[in-house]
Amino acid sequence: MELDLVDKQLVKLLQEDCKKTTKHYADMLQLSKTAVYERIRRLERTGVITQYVALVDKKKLQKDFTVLCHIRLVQHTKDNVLRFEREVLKLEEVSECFHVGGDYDYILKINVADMKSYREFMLTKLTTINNIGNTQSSFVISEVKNTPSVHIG
Amino acid sequence: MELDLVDKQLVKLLQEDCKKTTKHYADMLQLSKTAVYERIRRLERTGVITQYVALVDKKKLQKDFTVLCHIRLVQHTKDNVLRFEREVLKLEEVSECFHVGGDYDYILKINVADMKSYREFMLTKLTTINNIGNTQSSFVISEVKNTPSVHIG
DNA sequence: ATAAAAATAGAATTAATATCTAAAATATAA
DNA sequence: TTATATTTTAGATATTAATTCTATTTTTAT
Repeated sequence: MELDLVDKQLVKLLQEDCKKTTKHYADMLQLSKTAVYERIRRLERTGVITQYVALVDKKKLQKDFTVLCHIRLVQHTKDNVLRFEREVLKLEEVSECFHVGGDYDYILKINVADMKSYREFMLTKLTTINNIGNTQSSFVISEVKNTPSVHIG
Repeated sequence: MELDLVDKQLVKLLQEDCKKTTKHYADMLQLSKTAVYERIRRLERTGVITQYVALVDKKKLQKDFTVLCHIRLVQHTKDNVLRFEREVLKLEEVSECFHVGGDYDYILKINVADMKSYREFMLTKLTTINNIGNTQSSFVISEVKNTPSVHIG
């Protein structure tokens, strides 16, 4: 599917705020409500837009302590890799998980309340997963964001 | 503000899909439309919910190539740090930026089309920012996600 | 136990989405 | 180029959902 300039502008608007009225986007883009409505439907139908979600204030939910945890596996057989990924996804503290090349095998973004919770998470959850070699925790001092944020699904 | 169990369930539902009708959430939670409506308003008003956004398919937007780029600064004075952060935020390829402790100073999540674009990004954009020491790029082989995703704002 | 405050349900209103029809713009084929 | 088909758009209408309102219930504090 080919996105024209208007589509791209519309996607960007929806990435910043998806709850405005169709008329609002229509005014921004100098189009009629129907035109915008149909474009949005098409973006959904063709899978460009995958989800509409609420974003929350980490601090308010006591998940303000972020760590980027680098993980090396011991063995890299397919079975081991798949089992690791399956186990990791069960942990609600893991908000992102990347299988990467280079120094480490995985980089996880962990969100918890504080250092104490992180220690607890490491000892009772993460390190109980088999096949983890060593880990290196990069503690997040601050998250640098632009406003309004454009989130990549 | 204190969140009760129903609030937490509601937040989770909204983090998975914020475009269902109030009635839908009401049915899920065994409450009336008004009850859910007022709870959502309160979550917004008190800043628990910060944003409603559309998530997009990276592949469809040709931003399917993800790199976690680790960066060391040369100097760590306040001015240098602030300037670096300001410059980094101007780059649309940077979808997340964390100031971290440990081995490196910053970890950036970069989204571009392919390796060629990444090279171009590094040469013509990132490394033109002053005060960058060295970088280490962790190329993402795959992103491990649970469905439906609960995204942390 | 009682009063005050907060939360909830259900009805009424307002406003938005979704649908329909026709017109305009764009692309396609002769 | 001209005619035809396809897509996109605008405007009107119908449908559905959000919002507001009032009364009732539940919770909280005294």
